[in-house]
Amino acid sequence: MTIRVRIAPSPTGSPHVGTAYMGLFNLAFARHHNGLFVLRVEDTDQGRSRPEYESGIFRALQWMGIQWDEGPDIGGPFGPYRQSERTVIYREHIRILIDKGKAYRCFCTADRLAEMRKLQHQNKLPEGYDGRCRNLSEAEIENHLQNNDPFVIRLRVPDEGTCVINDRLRSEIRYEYNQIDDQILMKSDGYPTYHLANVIDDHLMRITHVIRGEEWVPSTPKHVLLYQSFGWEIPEFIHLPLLLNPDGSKLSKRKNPTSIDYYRDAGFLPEALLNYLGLMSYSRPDQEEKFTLDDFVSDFDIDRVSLGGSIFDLKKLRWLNARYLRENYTPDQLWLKFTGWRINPEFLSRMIPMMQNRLHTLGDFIPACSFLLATDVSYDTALLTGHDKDPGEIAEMLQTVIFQLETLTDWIPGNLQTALELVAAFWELPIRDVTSVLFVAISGMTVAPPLYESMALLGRDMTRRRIMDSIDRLGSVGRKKMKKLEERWDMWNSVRHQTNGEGNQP
RNA sequence: GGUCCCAUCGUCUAGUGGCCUAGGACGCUGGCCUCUCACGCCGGUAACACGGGUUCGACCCCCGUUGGGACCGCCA
Repeated sequence: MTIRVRIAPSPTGSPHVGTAYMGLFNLAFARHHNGLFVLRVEDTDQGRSRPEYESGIFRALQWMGIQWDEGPDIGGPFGPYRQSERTVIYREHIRILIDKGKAYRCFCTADRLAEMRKLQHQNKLPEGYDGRCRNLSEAEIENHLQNNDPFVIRLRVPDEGTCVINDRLRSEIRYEYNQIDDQILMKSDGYPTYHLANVIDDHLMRITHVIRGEEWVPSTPKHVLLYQSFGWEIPEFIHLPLLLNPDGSKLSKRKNPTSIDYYRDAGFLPEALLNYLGLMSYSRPDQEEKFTLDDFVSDFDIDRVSLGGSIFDLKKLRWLNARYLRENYTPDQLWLKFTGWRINPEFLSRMIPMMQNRLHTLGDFIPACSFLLATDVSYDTALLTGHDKDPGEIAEMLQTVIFQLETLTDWIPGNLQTALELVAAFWELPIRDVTSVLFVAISGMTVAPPLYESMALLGRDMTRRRIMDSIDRLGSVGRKKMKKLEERWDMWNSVRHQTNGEGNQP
């Protein structure tokens, strides 16, 4: 039987290094065993999925040299490979589950569920669905259906018994069914949840090995139950350890740059990044630390992965990248790398209009806008606060800039301006007080080319990183303060939306 | 809080009962090379979380403790 593996990214944001990490290990496993590697897009979250995120993920993975054998863009024998195009399949299958009594309709409202959770939390009871709609009579169901009451479909998890998961790297993992929630399989919008779609697709796409992050272990019993309910063969599960922040928590963009685009824009080479990922929780038999994808594949052995999570260490990545830079390229070849990056007519010509009026000589150009071509920017932290401002307050202000920037779909100067105006309004400050800080955070200088254009050109992930860096310089925003700030921010925004009506988002 | 996973230098890791007075790499650091810097070379720093077993013998096996993490959404 051909080995078939897959990665299943969700197009809800910037391309994540974790996706590339899983991609690398899946790809290596497939290639090493002469198998096939599938890319499937899990876009069942109608609210958050966007086509531009999907193409961004494709581009980023390809940039890194992670190439799939079947996927939405190239097709394959088991398509479509985009879950939003498979809704009919899910509906057919959920029907089977309901007929078998393995799943049931639940008419509980989101409000009731929230209330229920709150109570459970207060009374320190285990949280989970209380099963109110588990045993509705035919008549009751009929009645709800007649009324067009919205409903979801839940998995009927047995009241007793043990689920044994065979994980290749961890031997047997056991879960008692009585502590597993009746998972929602189909949302009220008719779309499947991850759990349902994932199991159906993995089966239909003939996936033999599910290689995914450790974060999925707790939901695996639900998946096992689904396979059993359908009467399907269960694939082999291989849960890989997670990529971690320096503090040991799961890698997150709040604490570390996680976007592949950041690493590209910061000037890392794709092969170095890929190589570095291959060092995470893994070591080659010969202990060699620098290797090509082909090397990696040729002696790849999934049983060599170690189980502790790995902290993503920028310092070591930089060292590896430096080795590639000096060992793998002649000066001429390196020049090609520069032009493929940002030192090319296309990028530079976009810098010229914003500089023209500010030049006394041609030689003023590069020094004035070198921050657009720099990995990092260095400056005196005091420039962020001026003479009299409180570092904590400035940090919070910058944090709200990040909140607002997050909501932008199009990274263009006009939207950036609106975003900063909004932040200024929130703090009841003149826009100037916001932009003056941003100038420093972004360029490292108090005198710089136009801010919005600069941010647009720098790019979303580089901009984010620079702002995060400036917050860190100011001493960061503590957990409690962060939570409070978020609440205040959300509150202010919801009020704003009520007064302005919907659709005024920049 | 409940369930589950994990545990070797600050970080990435080697190690599958004797080869370990624990090896390599990043970082940090002393020196050499040198017009500066970088590269390169030589050296240093620093770890088996703890307590019980099992065994002639435990970093390696078992149990417990501690610590860390993940998950507990009509997100994936």
